Amino acid sequence: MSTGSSTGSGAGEGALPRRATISDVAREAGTGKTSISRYLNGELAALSPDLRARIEAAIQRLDYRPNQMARGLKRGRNRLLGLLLADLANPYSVEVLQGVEAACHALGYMPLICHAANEIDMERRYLQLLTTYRVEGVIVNALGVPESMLKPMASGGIPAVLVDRTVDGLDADMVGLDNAAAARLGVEHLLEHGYDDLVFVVQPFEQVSSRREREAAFRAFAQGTQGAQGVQNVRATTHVLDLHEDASIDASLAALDAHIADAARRGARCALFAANAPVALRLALHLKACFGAQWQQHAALIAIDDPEWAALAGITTIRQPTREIGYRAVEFLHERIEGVALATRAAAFPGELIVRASTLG
Amino acid sequence: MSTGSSTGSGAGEGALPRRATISDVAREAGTGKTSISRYLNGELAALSPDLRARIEAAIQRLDYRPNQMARGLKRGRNRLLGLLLADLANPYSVEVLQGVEAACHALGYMPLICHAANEIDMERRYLQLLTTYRVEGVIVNALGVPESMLKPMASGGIPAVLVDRTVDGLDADMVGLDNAAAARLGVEHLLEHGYDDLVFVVQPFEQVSSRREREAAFRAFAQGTQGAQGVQNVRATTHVLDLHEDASIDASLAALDAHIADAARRGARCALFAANAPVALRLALHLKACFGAQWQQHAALIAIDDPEWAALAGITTIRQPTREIGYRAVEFLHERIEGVALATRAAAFPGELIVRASTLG
DNA sequence: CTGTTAGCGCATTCAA
DNA sequence: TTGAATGCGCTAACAG
Repeated sequence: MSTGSSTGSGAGEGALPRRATISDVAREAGTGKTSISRYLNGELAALSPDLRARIEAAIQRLDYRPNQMARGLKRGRNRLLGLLLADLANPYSVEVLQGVEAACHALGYMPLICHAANEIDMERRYLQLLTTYRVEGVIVNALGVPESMLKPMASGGIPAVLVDRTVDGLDADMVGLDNAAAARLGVEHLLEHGYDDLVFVVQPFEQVSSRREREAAFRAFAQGTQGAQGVQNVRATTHVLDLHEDASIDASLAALDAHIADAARRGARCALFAANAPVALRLALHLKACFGAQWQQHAALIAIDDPEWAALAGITTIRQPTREIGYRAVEFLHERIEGVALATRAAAFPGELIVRASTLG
Repeated sequence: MSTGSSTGSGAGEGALPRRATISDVAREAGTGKTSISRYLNGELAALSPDLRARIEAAIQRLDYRPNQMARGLKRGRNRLLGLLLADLANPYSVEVLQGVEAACHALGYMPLICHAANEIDMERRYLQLLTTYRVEGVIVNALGVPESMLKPMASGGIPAVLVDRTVDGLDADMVGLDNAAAARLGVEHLLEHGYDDLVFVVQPFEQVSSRREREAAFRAFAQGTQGAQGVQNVRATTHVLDLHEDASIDASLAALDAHIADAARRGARCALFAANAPVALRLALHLKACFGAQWQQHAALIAIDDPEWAALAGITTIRQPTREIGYRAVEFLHERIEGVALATRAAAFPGELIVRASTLG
């Protein structure tokens, strides 16, 4: 809009494109760099009131900001934490991120957020980059193979904590959902409501520990409860849906349709159990395409994760305490950075069942 | 799970917690630091094949990674770009972020992502922090007042580009949606489909340029089209909904309900026009609470932004080319960093109308 | 082609 | 209480 000229407020020096350094401040205050440094680091006890005032004034006048890079270089710690996220489009990641930010905030770290966008190359590249920026620790929600992270991090002595999923060869601190309990929560809810044909829908899960655990727990509980709950002959099957593979996705959905149709024919009550939000969304979209706006009447749906739109679509979910997960991850990391060398720990948070219309058919 | 001991692969030195430096590499390769530096910076022409090989070997052996901090300190540029996002829970932000990442990737920058989480203090703090880390430029999707950013950035000579919203006193490059055209697209669609009572629902918009522009355009087009399109007597009103103010939100929604009820009584066809996705979600949730699953039959809804769940809920939207917006922002910034000192520019991208059930009632 | 020298901005000995 | 000197890891003049 405006193309006018406007220069800063306060002490306008024009716009010299060079920030003041500690030396500038020292000169301006008529003292040595050491005192400035002391002031910056809060060693106020060792400064005469007069000098201190002069320093404050000088800093103000020059709008001085200490260079974190130089600082980090000298002290060997730069207060940077790497946060590697597999997929920011997944609300889960964003929520974990919020917890991480809160904790970083409280503990004096700056999170360096890296988004792998489901690309394994990205993941590897970012891990290298983080090494290069000498982050003091990394929080990893990985997609990839072990070697991709073992090498750069462990070999550099950079502590890591895993979120939601473990990495094969590596034993590091780990924090996430109590998958077994969550799966059980879902299964029990479905059984209580009379569903007897349960289909667990999950992305390819061999590589991702949380998916593996959820699937295993789903099967264990669905089959182990045979005859209990007053429900006889419960069917429990697992369906793989690869969201990033356009080729296979249609076939997989078609198979699912067949399953649903068959259940209807048999008079069975079929319920879909989505392993996470992205799967749930894909399923809901598909069901809507098949059955129209009233799809809820044709197939029940429950999901782990509780994205905002779940309430709108009326989908029963198992919510994860995502903020806490992120927060705890930073706490773990912080302890390791501070040198506490305990055995590797794991924190598994419980999920919370939120009942909505999609399982009350 | 496992608490076993596992040490790295390759050349296992145990786990000395100190990374190799350029000096280490020089010693290992039996040469001076300069040659290493040259190798790192791709000045391969100035290295004998022999030396070059020795360097490569040494780097390999030590698993050496140049320290970006030290590098940046020396050269005065660290390849860091600040990205300040008002709200990552808004899918818009995530999508812009993806564009930013892609561009950073291509241009050799590392984005330093900061999330203000709708808190104005956060915004200010992060802006200071970015200054402190000496980022070479910032991309800002701001919520705050002008002074909060004018001071740290402009005074530090750090170029900035604004996304989606301008900042009052500041004239910087700017990229976002063509708000006027987008609003027009929506209004025309509604009029074509016979809606004659249009309500624009928007968060408090005095402070945010994009909201202001959308609202203004909405009014201009809705009223300017009087009598055209075969529609007579179109009503166009604006409704403010403060999503972050629990106190006022209920009252605002109640007023909206009254408006809708009144329209029904008059036999008018009422349509809600949400200024962005968060507003749309809130509206949809409310309508669902009021009218049940069949809310679509009671009130039409259209929104700017096209989040994933819009398809599921069947909501007509105007999609922004978010990736492009993010990408272009980085390009603008890059040019400024490279010293091109043109007049400030603005890029306004067109939106795309996506018709769904919510406006076909 | 290669190595030596001198800082980048800062924190930290060590003296004064 | 204060300041001068040293070096973090790296790049950029300069010489050889």
